Amino acid sequence: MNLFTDFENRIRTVLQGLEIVRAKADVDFSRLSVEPPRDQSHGDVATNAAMVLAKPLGTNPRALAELIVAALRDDPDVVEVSVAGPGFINIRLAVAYWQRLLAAVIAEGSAYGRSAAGAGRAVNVEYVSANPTGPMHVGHCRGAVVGDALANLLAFASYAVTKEYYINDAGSQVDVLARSAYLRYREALGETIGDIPSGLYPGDYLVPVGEALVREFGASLRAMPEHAWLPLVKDRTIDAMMAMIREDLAALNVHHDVFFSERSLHAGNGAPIRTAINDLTFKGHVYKGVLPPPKGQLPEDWEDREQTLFRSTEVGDDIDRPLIKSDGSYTYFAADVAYFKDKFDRGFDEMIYILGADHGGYVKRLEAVAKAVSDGKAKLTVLLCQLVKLYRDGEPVKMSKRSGDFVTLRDVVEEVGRDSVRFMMLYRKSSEPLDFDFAKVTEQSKDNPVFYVQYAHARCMSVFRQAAEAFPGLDIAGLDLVSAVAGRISDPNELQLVAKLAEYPRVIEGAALAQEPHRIAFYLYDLASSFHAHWNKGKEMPELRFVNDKNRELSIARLGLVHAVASVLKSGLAITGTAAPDEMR
RNA sequence: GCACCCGUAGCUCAGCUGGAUAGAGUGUUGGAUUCCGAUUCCAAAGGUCACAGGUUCGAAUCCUGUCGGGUGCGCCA
Repeated sequence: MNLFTDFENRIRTVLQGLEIVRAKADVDFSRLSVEPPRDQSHGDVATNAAMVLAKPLGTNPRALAELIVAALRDDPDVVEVSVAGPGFINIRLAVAYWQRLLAAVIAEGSAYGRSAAGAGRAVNVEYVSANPTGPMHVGHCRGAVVGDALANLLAFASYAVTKEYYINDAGSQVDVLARSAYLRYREALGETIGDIPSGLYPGDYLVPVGEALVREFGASLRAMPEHAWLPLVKDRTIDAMMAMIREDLAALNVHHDVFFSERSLHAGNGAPIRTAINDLTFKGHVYKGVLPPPKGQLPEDWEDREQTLFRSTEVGDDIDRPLIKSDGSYTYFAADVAYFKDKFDRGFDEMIYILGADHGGYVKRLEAVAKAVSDGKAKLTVLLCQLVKLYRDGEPVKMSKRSGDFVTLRDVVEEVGRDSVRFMMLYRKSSEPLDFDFAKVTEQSKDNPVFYVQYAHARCMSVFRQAAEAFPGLDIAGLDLVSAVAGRISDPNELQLVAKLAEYPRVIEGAALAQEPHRIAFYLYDLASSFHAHWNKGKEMPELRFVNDKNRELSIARLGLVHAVASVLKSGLAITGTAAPDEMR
């Protein structure tokens, strides 16, 4: 049950009953909206109907509003309705309506808040896609969490979501990786390798890979030339790196459905890439030519070279992009074209890419690919996540990749916990830079939003424990909370909490359509805040406390309210991918 | 030089794709408090939404320009 869509329907019905509307053939209701009023003193729901429709109906907002108001007065769920400001219609709802809504929240359980907005459309969310050359570091963290939470959110809004990881396992950097592992292999055979030469990966996470190579091949690789051992070592090393990355992701509670290998696009002499380029060529998007040098300062070693180019400027890009290098091999971008085509051929209506802010320059060419490959049929959106700055007690944490002195994702998760990392990564719009302070995130106080929200859930559970003590023999699990609520939840303070619960479906839908999972985190904080506030009122007004051992019926009804709050908290926390603990002692 | 992201209270940030008198938290100030599990509660002060134009019933939100901060800019992946 969604309060706002419910009333939108009622208002549409009212409008369609008006003579002034009937007189017109078809009236556009698309801009009509029903929303919570900015100020609670205005009412419970507000609509802009009169302002939006006055002009098309050839009347003025106030006059139209009066017609709508007159009709709404007949609605038994409406106790007060008025026109305000330039033509807003403010509605105050009957207590019985709130009670029905609360009962619906309880009855719908974990399905409450679900939206049909996605209508089963197939969406591919690609995120993380870190290079398989080492463990994941904190930089990957934000994209991982944002992508994962967005996938959860879209699934809750009825999209058919596939969570995907693109493995960059082709190209020269994985060759470098293989050579680095080969060095560790020689080390494992007992050779002294000394310092790792610059240009190779120095991390000791490759040591066990070297040892495993010895177990599998003995000394046999030593006798081979590089072109013979390289593919063997590369395969094993990439597999080992991906196993490590999957473990890192699992520690963050991130699980992909599909791991797509870039190498598979190069298989069969690059058949998939060739097909994709042929496809574009057929559509007239490809030509051979020379790119102009970049404006500004000219690179020292600039040379004009003829390449096979994608005419992306015709589909919105700033400059045409090379597909085939001057030496005849495919560019990374060519593989990306083939990858997009693969996704499109798999039937996705929409592809979402979660990228770091440093890939901002890549957005336009990806959008160009989408337009050209799908003839504008598939939607592609890129979400750029800004950087995360790490702090320890207010001091920035210095990281240098050169010395291998960077904080891994695993380090962070182990130090502050998966829930805290996830929630904090979502407690900021992804287009804003984020400060992540170890001290704050581990703090158990109201200053820490993770704790604040989880604590609200734990507190709800605590109410049930108290009820069990206050009423020995009460069958908590077997309570009929849906019917207990009717007629008993009526205090304005309680209804305010119900009103907050009523916003949940609207928040879900808005966040899903805007692809902004952070809104869920903020809503949860807001809901937790309302709950804590209500709890605190019980200090001065004991009659508001949930458990009242003098009034069993009322207590049970209030358990219904508490249950509903807990249920929504749990639902929202599940979208963020964090736990809803029963206690936090 | 060009493109993209950002600029909102002293600080950290929301602002529901154009709605009403722009909101939280923190900090400041002034009160309350033998408390159902958090060093708690209430209240006040605090704003030219970077700046200047434009679009309309209405703009923090959309368009143009300027200023300031960040990121990226052939055959690397």
